[in-house]
Amino acid sequence: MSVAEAEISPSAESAPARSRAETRRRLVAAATELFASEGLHGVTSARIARQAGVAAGTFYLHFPDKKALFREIAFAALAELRARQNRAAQEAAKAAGGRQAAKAADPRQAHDPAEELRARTEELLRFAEERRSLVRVLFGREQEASYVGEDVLDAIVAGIEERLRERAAAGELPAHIHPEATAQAIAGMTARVVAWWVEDPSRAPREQVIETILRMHPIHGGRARD
Amino acid sequence: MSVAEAEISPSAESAPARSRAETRRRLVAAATELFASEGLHGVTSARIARQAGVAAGTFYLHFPDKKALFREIAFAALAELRARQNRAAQEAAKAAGGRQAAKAADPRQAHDPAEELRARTEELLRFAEERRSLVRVLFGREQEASYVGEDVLDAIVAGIEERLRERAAAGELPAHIHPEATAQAIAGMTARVVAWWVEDPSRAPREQVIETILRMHPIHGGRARD
Amino acid sequence: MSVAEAEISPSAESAPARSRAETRRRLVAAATELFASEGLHGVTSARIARQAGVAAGTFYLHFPDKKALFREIAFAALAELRARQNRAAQEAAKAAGGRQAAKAADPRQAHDPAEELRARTEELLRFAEERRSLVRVLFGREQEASYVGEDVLDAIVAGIEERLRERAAAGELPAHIHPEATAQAIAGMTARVVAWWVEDPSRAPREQVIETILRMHPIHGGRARD
Amino acid sequence: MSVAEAEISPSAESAPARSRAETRRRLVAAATELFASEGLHGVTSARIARQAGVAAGTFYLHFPDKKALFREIAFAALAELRARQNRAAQEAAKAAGGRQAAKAADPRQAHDPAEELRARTEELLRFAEERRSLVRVLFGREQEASYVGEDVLDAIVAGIEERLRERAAAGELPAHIHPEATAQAIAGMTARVVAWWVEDPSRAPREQVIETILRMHPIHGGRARD
DNA sequence: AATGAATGAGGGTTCATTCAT
DNA sequence: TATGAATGAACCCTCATTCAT
Repeated sequence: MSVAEAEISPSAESAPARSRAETRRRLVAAATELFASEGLHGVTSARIARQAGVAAGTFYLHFPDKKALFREIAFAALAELRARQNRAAQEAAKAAGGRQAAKAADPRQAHDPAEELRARTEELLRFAEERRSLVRVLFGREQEASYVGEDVLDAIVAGIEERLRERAAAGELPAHIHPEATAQAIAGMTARVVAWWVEDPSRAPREQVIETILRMHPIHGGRARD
Repeated sequence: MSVAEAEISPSAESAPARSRAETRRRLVAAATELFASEGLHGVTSARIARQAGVAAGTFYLHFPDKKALFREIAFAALAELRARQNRAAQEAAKAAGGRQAAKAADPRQAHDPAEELRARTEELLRFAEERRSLVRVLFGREQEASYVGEDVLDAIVAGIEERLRERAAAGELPAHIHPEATAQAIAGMTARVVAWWVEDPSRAPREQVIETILRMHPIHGGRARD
Repeated sequence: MSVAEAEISPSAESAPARSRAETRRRLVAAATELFASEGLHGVTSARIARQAGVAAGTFYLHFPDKKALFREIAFAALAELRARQNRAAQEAAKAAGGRQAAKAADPRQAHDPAEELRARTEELLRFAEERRSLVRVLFGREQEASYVGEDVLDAIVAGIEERLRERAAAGELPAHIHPEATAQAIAGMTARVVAWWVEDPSRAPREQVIETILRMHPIHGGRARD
Repeated sequence: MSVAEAEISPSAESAPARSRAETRRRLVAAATELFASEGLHGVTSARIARQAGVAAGTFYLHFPDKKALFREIAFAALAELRARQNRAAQEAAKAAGGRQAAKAADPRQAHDPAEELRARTEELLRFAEERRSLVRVLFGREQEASYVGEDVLDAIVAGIEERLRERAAAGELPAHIHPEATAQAIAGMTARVVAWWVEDPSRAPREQVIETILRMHPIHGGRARD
């Protein structure tokens, strides 16, 4: 490595480590594309390796098997999505807080669930646009993550259910709602719509997709009609 | 087949024909159970044959391949479900018509979309209870029907979309609704909730599952809140 | 199958069964030759199949894996060897009994351990001559049966030990002998000599090999010198 | 290697050389343990390297391949065993010579084959106790040395045969003995008993193992009974 | 129409060995 | 000299599908 390069990236890993990380990245990238378009079963580890420009055996230097890579991609995607949604929700709260501050001093009121939900949903759609392949792996029709022991949607459901319970506890939802069933319903609805839209975003304007989701969502739908 | 054998069982439906239909039925039954519990990929054609009590080769006398059998089971299930839902909807309309008839003579008014939707949803849940394996094939997490070229959910979506458009044309829905996106959302929601519930019906009382679906559904949810 | 054929072999298996058995036999025969000359590790299941004139996958219709076939061959060989040795021992006893009968009426005396041992050893060498490949699998230098979970020699040792204990109980062996260690010694000695001789029987006349074994064997060696 | 580094450790044996020898030693030690417990085939070169605390590629800077290392370990063990046995034999001869000297002046008589054999066998068992792993590599059930082109036991046989011929020439053995076959028998017997005992030395007291070997051995057994 | 043995392409995975750093 | 990532041939095994009986 030249001095110039070293200066450019002073935090660079050692040369072999960089190479290893690079290979891993290539494998992940190749696998993401392939999984997105052909699903877990439609893809062989050898093909991922070839697509990544490495030998078949190299795959197994980086991942114990195909499922593990799938799982890794899916859960990394989920983590990224969540982080973005949380950030978006916080920013929405901040913005609303600013507005609210003018009307009322109570910071509790600053938190509007419907606003948060809208922010989250908008971020989801942005994520879907920017990371089409990732979203197809997450929500793809095959939803093959379930073959992988853990279902990505299960994780999503858990998050939704938690927020539902918070709202319910805050009295912001009809008491007779069944949180688990409702969380399943929301997850299924959202995944399907997003998967459908991502397949061809010209099918509907993004804003309409957002409205479709929000209208059916108990939190937003409920508030909107109140 | 020798004449002698044919003479032994001189039923109207000739013996071989009966036997053939019976073999087919056994294969379908065996495959339904296996697909429901282990999915398309988790089951081999040989295992289906063994479970059905026939030889491995016999499978291919009845179905071109494993996917074709899966498809057949899935779409037959869908057809049965639809027939039951349509019948339930008609009966609900008749019952309502009887009541209405006392108040108003206009038979058009007899048709209440929310009533129909409830009847359809109730029938779906009954079907799920009675035909667990079939429903798991239809809505199972793997949703492997998509491997099969046609997606069962796509067919469901089409049906939902059609009814949505009818409602929209009748002015019974907000004009700005996006029928296709909404149909996807409804299908995704319903499939996921039913799959979740069927996995273990003690997870929620049937009535609550129905309410969960109805509350989010644009037709019912809309009316209910009006 | 024609009537004529049926008459010729009335106990014949059904046609497919016969074919299956024949395939199995070919696989066993091919594997025996290959294992004998190249050992368990030196041979692949595909090569066995090719040598047997069948497709690679056919192997697995008949044996769960390569080791299982090896085990089967080894233990079948051992069973055959034992049967032959037992028969030889009985015949020797009968012959001796005839002679003894002239001298003494006591049939107990008819049993001479040294005679029996000689008969067994002679039969072992005959078996080795006739079934060279089998013996090389049994006693071959690789002695790979141990990879297979059970050691053929362990089984042999067990048999030897049992006979040693009988002799010891009958007071025909020095009391201070250690049956298990001695059985190991006998097995190791015999296996090695036979493996060596079978590799090239011109290395020593069969009679000398027998004498070598007998001379060292506690039963024969001991008695012979008394 | 820069001059600077060489200057840092200016020992007689240059630093890299010392390091190299040490690396080699570590590899040999790691391999001995692993081969002893899991056999040649049960161990990968990468695992040996890891166990030795070096990189996978380093293995091949020291040995052409895995078999070569196995061979080296086995034949080094054999050399050590032989040296110890020879020393033990000489010391036994000296001790006996001292006693004999009192009775007879003839130093030839000082050499008692049975005494020598006992001394050798005792030393073998001591070696087995002290160097269990080595002995398991030498005599282990798999006797994988044969995969390595040369059989360790063949080398042992050669030594035994040579001594047998000396005894035979000295008229100390029955003339009709077959030296090669007998050497094979002794080697097979000894290897098996020692391998069995070393696996779990509580199986028999060492003295009994020695007696088992000696009793069957033509030299000792023969003399003992004369 | 049914049988079931056979096929063989292909998948996942391992590992001895190489080689750029 | 040591490193360790990469290679790729080879292996074991599965299973959808065929076909002679």
